Amino acid sequence: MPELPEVETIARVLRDGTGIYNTSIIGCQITGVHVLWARTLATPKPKGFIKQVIGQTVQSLSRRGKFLVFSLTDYTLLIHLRMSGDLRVESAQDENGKSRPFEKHDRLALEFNNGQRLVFNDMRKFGRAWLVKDSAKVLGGLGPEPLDKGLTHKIFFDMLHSRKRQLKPLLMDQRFLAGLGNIYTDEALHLAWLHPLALSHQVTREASGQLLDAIRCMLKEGIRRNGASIDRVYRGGDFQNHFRVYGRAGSPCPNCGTPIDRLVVSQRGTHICPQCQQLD
DNA sequence: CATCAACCCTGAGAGC
DNA sequence: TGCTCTCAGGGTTGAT
Repeated sequence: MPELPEVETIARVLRDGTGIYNTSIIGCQITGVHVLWARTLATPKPKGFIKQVIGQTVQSLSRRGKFLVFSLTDYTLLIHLRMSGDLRVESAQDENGKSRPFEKHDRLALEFNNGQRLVFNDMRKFGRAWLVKDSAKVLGGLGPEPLDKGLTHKIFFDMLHSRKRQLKPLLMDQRFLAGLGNIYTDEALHLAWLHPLALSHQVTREASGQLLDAIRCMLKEGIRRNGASIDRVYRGGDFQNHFRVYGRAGSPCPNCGTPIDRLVVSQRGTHICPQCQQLD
């Protein structure tokens, strides 16, 4: 469920030490590891992961698509939160100086030399972590960043026309564009007045530009509101209270008041205004 | 290349 | 109360 704005929010909080944790992890050296659920590690296996990651210092933290990218001294640590994953920073010890017990669904923890630890909590166990020398092995197939200024209206139009696919599954395909998930795709398509089943190669130049603008508008608003807090994962954001269509079946469209419809598109719950988003 | 379904998981909510 | 069933969803994989 975390999409680009939620992942961006987490990256900023962990990097800048603002928000709910008030501590940056940049410059911290990893002194210990707890692998609480082995399959969280996509690569390498727990033994190798622990051996390689201990002693590494966090040099920087960024985001690529929905991946968190931790640049370490000699490796790159990549984390994908998938559906229900979340990261938190806390003191490794409680008030009595004893090791702080882990919480339900904690899967992986990295302890730092300043007494803090980074904990990966993931109820549904879909999230994964990679420790690699070359991040391109994992990130290489991703499409462009939607907020990258280098992605021009012309390039985006050509991207749409080089495929013949329904808009919604295409926009959610991370090889096409990196960062959109179910929520922001529904929101952007509604803002652009486009139907999720419209075909990519039939989108006009004007509508293509409106779609790219709408995607950027929704992502920026999500980031400005610190992301959405849904699926029982609270990250401090409030974008969930400002959805146009997502999760609002039966409620009035913010444009025209027509009740929002819910349909299923490529196995995903999909929300549209049947008046504003017509299939022609 | 595009489409579709199954799979991985857990917990909430519905129905009985 | 407590059981069973259904659903949600990102990404991967394999079949068509």
